[in-house]
Amino acid sequence: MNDAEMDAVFQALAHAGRRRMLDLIRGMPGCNVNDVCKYFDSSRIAVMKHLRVLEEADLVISRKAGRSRQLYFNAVPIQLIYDRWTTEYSQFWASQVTDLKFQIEQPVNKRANRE
Amino acid sequence: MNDAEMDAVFQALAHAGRRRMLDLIRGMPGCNVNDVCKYFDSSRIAVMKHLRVLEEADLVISRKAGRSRQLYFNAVPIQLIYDRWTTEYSQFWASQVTDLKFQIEQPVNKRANRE
DNA sequence: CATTCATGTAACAAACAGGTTACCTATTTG
DNA sequence: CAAATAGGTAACCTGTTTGTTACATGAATG
Repeated sequence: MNDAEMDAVFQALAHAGRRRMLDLIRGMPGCNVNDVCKYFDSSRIAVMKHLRVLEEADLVISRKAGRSRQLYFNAVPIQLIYDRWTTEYSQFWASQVTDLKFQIEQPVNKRANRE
Repeated sequence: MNDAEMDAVFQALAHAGRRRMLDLIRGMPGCNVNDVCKYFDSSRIAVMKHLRVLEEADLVISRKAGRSRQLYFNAVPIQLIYDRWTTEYSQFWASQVTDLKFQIEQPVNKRANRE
């Protein structure tokens, strides 16, 4: 997964409404745009734009079925990010490292810094 | 972690340059702004703005040391997201579910859909 | 103490995000 | 077929992002 694709996935996830849409679509695979719209106050067009963002990030896959569009959640991009980050940043996910104390409690104190 | 905080973390990660800055800071904890700038073509101000985004997402912590600012990577937000998503979306991370075949190869076929 | 160094602020510009309304297209279905 | 239904496009508006240059501040240092 290259930078642009990763950008797209994180960007897509950087919106609570879109994350909720992912929830919904995962929970009712094959649902259509209007089904999703029922759960949101904003206009259908706004929802469609969000769905497009999710689809361009490959987090949602859709297939036309008559006049309707069936929506499916796709976990692959999230898995790819997980795989990459667990190898490249393996400490990120190791719980002892995430304890803030291990991160910052002993500052580097490069030169002077007397207080 | 609430929606807004999660938004901030994903938004911060949705930029290849910022992800690279995280790499750098994780690799040289306690480095300062100029150290980071050396690795980027854009202006120092641009880098500073990115660092601010990372800091507001709590992915970077900084402490003033004289005229310099020491930067530290903080994995806590990523861990929190991981924890939440592994419980809330546990299938996301289970490898067999991420195989696209399991997701979409047998469409729902709600009503007619003859081809 | 004057200068350099590291950082920070202000003001601006271009591009993008996220939303709207109005209108159009295609498919069911009575 | 007429009308309702599901979806899609176009144009527009507003606020945010992402970058710039110019200037200011505060700490080290010769």
